Amino acid sequence: MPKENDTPYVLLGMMTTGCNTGYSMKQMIDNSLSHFWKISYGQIYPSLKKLTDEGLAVAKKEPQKDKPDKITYEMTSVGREALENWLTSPIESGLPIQKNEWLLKLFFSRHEPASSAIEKIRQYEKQLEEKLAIYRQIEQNIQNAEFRSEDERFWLFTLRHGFKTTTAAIEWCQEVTEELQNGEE
Amino acid sequence: MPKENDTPYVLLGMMTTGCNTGYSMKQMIDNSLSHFWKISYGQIYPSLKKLTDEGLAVAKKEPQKDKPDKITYEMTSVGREALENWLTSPIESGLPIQKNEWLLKLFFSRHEPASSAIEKIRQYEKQLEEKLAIYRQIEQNIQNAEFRSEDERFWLFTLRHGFKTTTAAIEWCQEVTEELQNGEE
DNA sequence: ACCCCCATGTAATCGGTTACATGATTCT
DNA sequence: AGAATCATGTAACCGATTACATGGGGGT
Repeated sequence: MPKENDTPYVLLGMMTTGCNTGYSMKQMIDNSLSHFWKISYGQIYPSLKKLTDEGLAVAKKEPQKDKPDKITYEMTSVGREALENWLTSPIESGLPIQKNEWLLKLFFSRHEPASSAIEKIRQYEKQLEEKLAIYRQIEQNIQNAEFRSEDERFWLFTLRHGFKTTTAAIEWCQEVTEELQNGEE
Repeated sequence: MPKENDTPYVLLGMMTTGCNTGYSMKQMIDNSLSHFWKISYGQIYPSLKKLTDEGLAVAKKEPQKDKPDKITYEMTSVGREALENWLTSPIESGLPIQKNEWLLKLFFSRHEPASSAIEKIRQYEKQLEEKLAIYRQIEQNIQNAEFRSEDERFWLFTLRHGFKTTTAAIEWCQEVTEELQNGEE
């Protein structure tokens, strides 16, 4: 069976959080879901159109005086049903195999100088640290929000997943760096 | 700039490990690199052909009496140079954003019953445990191999990355499950 | 002037999966 | 007779990225 496409459901989900334009959905995904999801305008706009055509959402043109016109989307009852259906349906596809270019290169590291491998892991670690900093920022944003969202609890859960796995990866970097350096001299 | 395609380099790398047919490359990737890479025949065979056309590898037809004919590939000196070049070149693309359908659904879990969310996390945990079991199997395979490979050290490094991050994710499952159950009654 | 933010959209292309086709050998 | 493993390949399709196009408003 062909794998399901999650994109329309993400967009429906976004509508429940107050994001109602393609632009703001992209923003929020980049900001608050970036630790486990990403999307591009090339998917968003055609997908929103399709959702409208199929009656899962309704579009409304809203002229703004100081900013360009925008199109707001709202979920219909049919859309809500589809979202809930998707949420409670089982995930058949197993675990996501996260392609990791850093590990890929390390796998073949016998064919490069040790210093090069060590430097690569240092860079990897640096990127992981930056990721952690972003997570802390997201956490602040959620907790300092004026309006307590009912979603908040779940958002913080997913964030913690990011914290834990990223921290574990950083620990790995430190261990491996040390072992590589011991083997170098 | 368009993102680089790693597939040909993976295949060149495979050739250095003794895998010299498309079939065996796929097998090894599924077995020993599955924690950070995957590939399909639809990529492998056209890619091997292209590598041959460009002079990075040479193909040789080898008839076998008891098994179907196979085509073995060997890296040329040009290929080796390309591989080493790729290995030492910087990774510009930052960190891989691993799409995670489980976290995606949890993010919107306000719209489903708590029991459904708990069940989903239990399933996620189960899959992570299975993954750990596979890693242990891979570890055994590497350590029990008759011929000590010079690659071994690096292979075990990448495996440890899998262990650490997967274990962290399992811990997260346990924490979150508990908190969801407390909030349920 | 220039750049950034807002805002929507499309076309070309790419990387990758899935399904299909073929066919020999070995094991049950 | 049928299933499993070995072995190679192609065509259709899809999800997604990238680059491009447009255009108003605000800040330096």
